[in-house]
Amino acid sequence: MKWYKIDEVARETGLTKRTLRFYEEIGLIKPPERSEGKFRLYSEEDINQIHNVILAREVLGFSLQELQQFLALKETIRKHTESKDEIPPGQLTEIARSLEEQILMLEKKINRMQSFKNELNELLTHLHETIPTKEE
Amino acid sequence: MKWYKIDEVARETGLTKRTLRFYEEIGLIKPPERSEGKFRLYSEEDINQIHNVILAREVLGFSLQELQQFLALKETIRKHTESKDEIPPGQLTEIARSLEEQILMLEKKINRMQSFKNELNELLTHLHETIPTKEE
DNA sequence: ATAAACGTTGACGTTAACGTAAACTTTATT
DNA sequence: AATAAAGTTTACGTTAACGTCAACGTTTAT
Repeated sequence: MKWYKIDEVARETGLTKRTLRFYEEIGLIKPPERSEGKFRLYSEEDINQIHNVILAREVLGFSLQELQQFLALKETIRKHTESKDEIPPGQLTEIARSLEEQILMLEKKINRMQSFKNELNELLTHLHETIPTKEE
Repeated sequence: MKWYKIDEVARETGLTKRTLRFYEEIGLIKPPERSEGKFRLYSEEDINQIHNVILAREVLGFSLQELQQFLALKETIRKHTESKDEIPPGQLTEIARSLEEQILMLEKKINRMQSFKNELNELLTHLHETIPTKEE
């Protein structure tokens, strides 16, 4: 198994070393292994998880706190569907409801962005009409 | 013409009075009229502009600085298309390019959100399959 | 084995985007 | 006319999300 030190991970993910430590500190990413001394050693899976966090952060536009909640939700579901974890059906429906809520939120955002984009496109069209063409 | 004081505008827009003054201070919204004393008096158009700012902020997820740039761009275009302002064609194409860039950015974001949403939907489907139905 | 390079943990600094409180003025109400 | 209610500016406070620096320990390279 190959291990990566923090600087490699930083360059790979585009985060800074500080941010990696910070995200670990607030529980956004799980603490990686350590060398005999104290060096952080990240596995490929760790790095994948970090990429997921980054993706979710960029896409959702949440605060890190909200992001934590969301990732915790996903983790719960992942563990459950891998049957590593049994969840009482009452909580399960609650979790499903939570997830549906997030999806609806996303859909709303997407729709708003789409209509905003459409407006901008109209603006652009009008603008192009006012630009004189090269042919005379 | 009807004028609105800051508190009404705050309740109407959902911003706080502080935020209204702050946005004015940093030039995100234009300074409204004033009463003979010093009270801010907003017109309906002012309020509309504020709503636009809020929409752009929510949809674009920009910092207020970036938002300023963007709104300035839109203003330039608006003034131009209303022919209140003549712009040399060189700058015009530059402006158009800027706008196209923003649109592409939006499109990218939308696509990412869409595929993220799709993932969540799959997750939800799998989750529902593990929930026992009411019939036995 | 010793220096250079890299890592670690504090801890204080910074920036954006407001919140909050004070001291004062203007408008509305009785 | 006087008091309350709402507004004004000024200025300091706060929170999130890191940046930066110091003092020190660990690996790697020579």
